[in-house]
Amino acid sequence: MPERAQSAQEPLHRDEDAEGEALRARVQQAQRRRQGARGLQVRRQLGQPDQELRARPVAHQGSAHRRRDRQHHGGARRSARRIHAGEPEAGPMSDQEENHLIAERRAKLARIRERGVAFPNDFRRTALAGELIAAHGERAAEALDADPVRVKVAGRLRVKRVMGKASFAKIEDPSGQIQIFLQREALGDAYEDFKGWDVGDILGAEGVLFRTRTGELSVRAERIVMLVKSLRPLPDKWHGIADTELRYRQRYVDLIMNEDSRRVFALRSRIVRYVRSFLDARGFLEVETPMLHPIPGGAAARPFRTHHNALDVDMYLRIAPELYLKRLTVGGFERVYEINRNFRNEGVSTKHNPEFTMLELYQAYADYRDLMTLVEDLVHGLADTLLGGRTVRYQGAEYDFSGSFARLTIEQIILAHNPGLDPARLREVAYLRGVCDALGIGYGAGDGAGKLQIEIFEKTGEHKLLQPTFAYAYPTEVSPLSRRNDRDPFITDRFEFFVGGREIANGFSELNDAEDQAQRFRDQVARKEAGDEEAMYYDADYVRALEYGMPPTAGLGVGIDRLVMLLTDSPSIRDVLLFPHMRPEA
RNA sequence: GGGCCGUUAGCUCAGCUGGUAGAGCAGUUGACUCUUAAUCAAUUGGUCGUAGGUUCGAUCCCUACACGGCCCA
Repeated sequence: MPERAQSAQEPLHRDEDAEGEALRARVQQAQRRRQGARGLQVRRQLGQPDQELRARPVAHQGSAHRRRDRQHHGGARRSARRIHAGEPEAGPMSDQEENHLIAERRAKLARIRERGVAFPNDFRRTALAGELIAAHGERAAEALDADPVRVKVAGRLRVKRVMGKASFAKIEDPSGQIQIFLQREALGDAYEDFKGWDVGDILGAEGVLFRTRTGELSVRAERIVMLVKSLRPLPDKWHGIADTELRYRQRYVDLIMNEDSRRVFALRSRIVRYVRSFLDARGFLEVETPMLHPIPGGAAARPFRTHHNALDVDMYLRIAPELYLKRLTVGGFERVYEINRNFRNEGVSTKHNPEFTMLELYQAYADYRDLMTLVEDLVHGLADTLLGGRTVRYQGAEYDFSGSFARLTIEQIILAHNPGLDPARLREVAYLRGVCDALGIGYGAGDGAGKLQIEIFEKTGEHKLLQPTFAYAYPTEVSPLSRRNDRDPFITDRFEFFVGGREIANGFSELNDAEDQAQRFRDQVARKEAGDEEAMYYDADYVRALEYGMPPTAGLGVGIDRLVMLLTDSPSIRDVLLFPHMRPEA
């Protein structure tokens, strides 16, 4: 189907592939621009016990809460004062009225109101700017004049240059910008109105395409309409919005100003869509499981707590969907996945947001090695489809995603990065404690060899796993939901996938021995009673489900935000979340 | 939790050794019928993050706090 004919009628539903082509080119351009940007080491928060996510000391949490509480009280007092003063809640805030720029625009809006409908919704555009440029941008001026193309375009005013009786403007819509040429002669009184309009207003223009003397494709306006008066001035047109805090708090301004930012979120959407189509094609069923859990499970993390009033029971926002998804495999849904939010009541950083998006999938009659292959296929497909190649540039580094990825055991990685260690003593607690002491790693009295190994791995090896790598054979001690290895009970059939020293995915053959699972829950409860706030609860119904028999199954968790960071060359998780968590404004 | 840095006009930023603040853009007024960060002339706009302290005097020095950034845990 001729894509332009279609898009002229449905301007908002454009052809995916054409968009993808352009997107890919621009992403590559952006990546080149960012070459040399500072690299970062990022730690990961995913799935099973991630030792980096140890709870901070209670004292820290307490003081943080106290600080927030004080602030809340302050805020409550302020807003109470406003209400008691009798100001309507919809009324302008005082700082707005004190700003003469906003006052000026309010006065303009008031004049528009006096003259009729101030916010009309009957202007219908017939074309998008970018499509007009694509379709007519190369045509000669004479050809355009000989065969006039009449268009109606609409968008936000981004550039305004008034030169007496003629003016140039640029409006922007989701596809790009197009120039409008306005003349007093053609527009009459409307031209005088236009001279008072502001950058940021949303307007419509109808006219004929032509080429200016400098050759720029433009619309010669025969009619212009103010559609929305913008009351707040946009940031500096040249420098844009540089304040990162403002970019996150007022994402709408960021999206108006920064094409790069729009591109990241468009690409995020395409990544998620690709993941869905990839799994759908393999016979996976997408499901939705509860976000409100009576018992938080499936990961080692501190949960958010809430309360169900009618039932008068405490509930938790989920920290992982794992145990519910595995109940479904018991029920016979042998391939299921869910892409949804998890919540963890922990710190906020460039790598952590309290709510984040995770893909979890479960595949019966498969093991962790099948999932490593699945990850390779998925990542290959994402790179090929969305980046146009298997070289991923991230913060100045290049990662090679072609072929299959390295597979190394945890012990191999430890030995590779700690050449002095004795391979024969890697499972001796006393020996490992000595290693930890030498490396400045703290440990608890109850930490076994597995826990100590992981601490050493995370301190010395993890951040060096730059090229795509599967680290596997995780100790059983730190993998309470993973299936024990048949030949070596010290380890489980579990892997994590790293790129750039960051954990992207975590997968394992599932523990489907109900009695083993019950014992591991009991161990977790013991740890919790000993003060480990991240230790898991005993989930009796989950054990009961396993007692009915869960088929041999493998499961995988993929941190979508981290995957998007990698594929969009974004240094902070806040760059890939439309509305990242922020402290309340002061 | 710790360290370092930042917070000045709507935006981007200057502001020296402490003497009550400036530029560009935006806005306003005027000129201008092919501009490209349009140009030219004039001009409005500030509780210098908040609260204390030192000082005759604080944007500047000190303390605490708030928010943000980077690094470390």
